[in-house]
Amino acid sequence: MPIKILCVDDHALLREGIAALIATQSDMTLVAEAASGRESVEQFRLHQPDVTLMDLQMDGMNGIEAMIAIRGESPGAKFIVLTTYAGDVLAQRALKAGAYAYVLKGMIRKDILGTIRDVHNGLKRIEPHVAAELAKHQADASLTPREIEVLRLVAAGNSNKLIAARLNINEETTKTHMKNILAKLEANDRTHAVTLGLQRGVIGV
Amino acid sequence: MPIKILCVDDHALLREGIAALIATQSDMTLVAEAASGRESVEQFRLHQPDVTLMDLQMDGMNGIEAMIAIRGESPGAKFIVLTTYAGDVLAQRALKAGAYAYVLKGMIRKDILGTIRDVHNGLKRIEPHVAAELAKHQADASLTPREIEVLRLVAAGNSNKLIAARLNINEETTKTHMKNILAKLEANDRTHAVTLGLQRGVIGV
DNA sequence: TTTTCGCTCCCCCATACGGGGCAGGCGGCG
DNA sequence: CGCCGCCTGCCCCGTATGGGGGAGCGAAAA
Repeated sequence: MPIKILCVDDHALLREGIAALIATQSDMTLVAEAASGRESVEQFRLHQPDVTLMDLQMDGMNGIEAMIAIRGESPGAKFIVLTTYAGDVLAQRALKAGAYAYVLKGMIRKDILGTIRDVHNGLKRIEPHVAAELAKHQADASLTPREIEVLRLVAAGNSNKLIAARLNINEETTKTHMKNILAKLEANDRTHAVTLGLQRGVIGV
Repeated sequence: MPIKILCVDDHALLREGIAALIATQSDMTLVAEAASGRESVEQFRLHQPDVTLMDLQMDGMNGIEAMIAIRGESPGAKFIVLTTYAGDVLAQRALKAGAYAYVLKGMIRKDILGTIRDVHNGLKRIEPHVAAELAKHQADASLTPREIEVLRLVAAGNSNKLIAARLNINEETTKTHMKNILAKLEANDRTHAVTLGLQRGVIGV
């Protein structure tokens, strides 16, 4: 029985690439596609695929939320996360959300097909690339929820005073959060903190 | 004689999608692929394709630079820009660099095939989506080369003083550039300027 | 040629920022 | 129970930031 695969990505072209690739393999079959997190939940329910290829960057419900939703219904679901960047925090969150593998879109065909088979057999596969990134920034990634909230407001161009007002806290408290953020990310200033946060997936674009 | 096509994208999977798509069409043939701007210049020289599908976001030489380099050698080259976002500034620069069309990766197969044929016939095709974005931010996008350079250094977490040192100019000059940047982008502060610059494709990630 | 534009530099000055240190309250966890 | 992490608040203080002007100079466009 061939491996039933669901492919989730908002790029139609990329889905066609996957489809073409899988069509050449006799031991796999693409049972459905989805262009969004929400769609993926429905399609999973309908087709119960063995392996789900899941993009992380999508509008609306993103890949991680979709994975969590699907695993809520089907705890045995196996995911391969498909993404452009090796963003550390996203990778960590994805793995935590139940991803069996984390592959970059630049990977070539045989890697991906091999990964699909491995995952179907219950193996986990992490790109050395990604693993290295994960190891590199382990300590720093631990921004607290409040700090992330502050960083997001900083990115939007708010001053400490405005952030304090928005969060109903004292400006001094905001400054304390900022100090901690700068220290944790090893950033030179608030601007640097934002770019690092973006690169590492701490905050979204 | 089929339309000779070159596909340039750093995502192998997406290239396979294009390849699969084109393989189904009798009036087109994919003569080469490239995963970087530099490669694309070589491949173009070798194969002299009729139409080149060019991604904008690539490491090293980006799509726009590659297009300029190729048109330097082959002024008649026809490009279809292939991208994820409808980032205004990038779109403008791409069109200026000689793009005949600007299509989003989420587009479906028949649109892309139709666009390839149109471009091959010398027509230009701009997504309404993209055209709208272009019209929206026309005035603001005009950061000068120097200002872009400054903004990039700001994004990296440099202070005005350090930027001045790096660019061998006076700190006061850097401050003048900053003032102009903030005014043009209508940003609250340097951090906001960076996020806006990223969103609009003025500076890269 | 005149004008415009980009790059350069300078002044003043109010305020925001960031580093340092300190501390109370609160919830979870060993 | 006691410790620790998170959120909260506060002080001092040096420096960076950004807003407001003005101005020269060379190149490119009108």
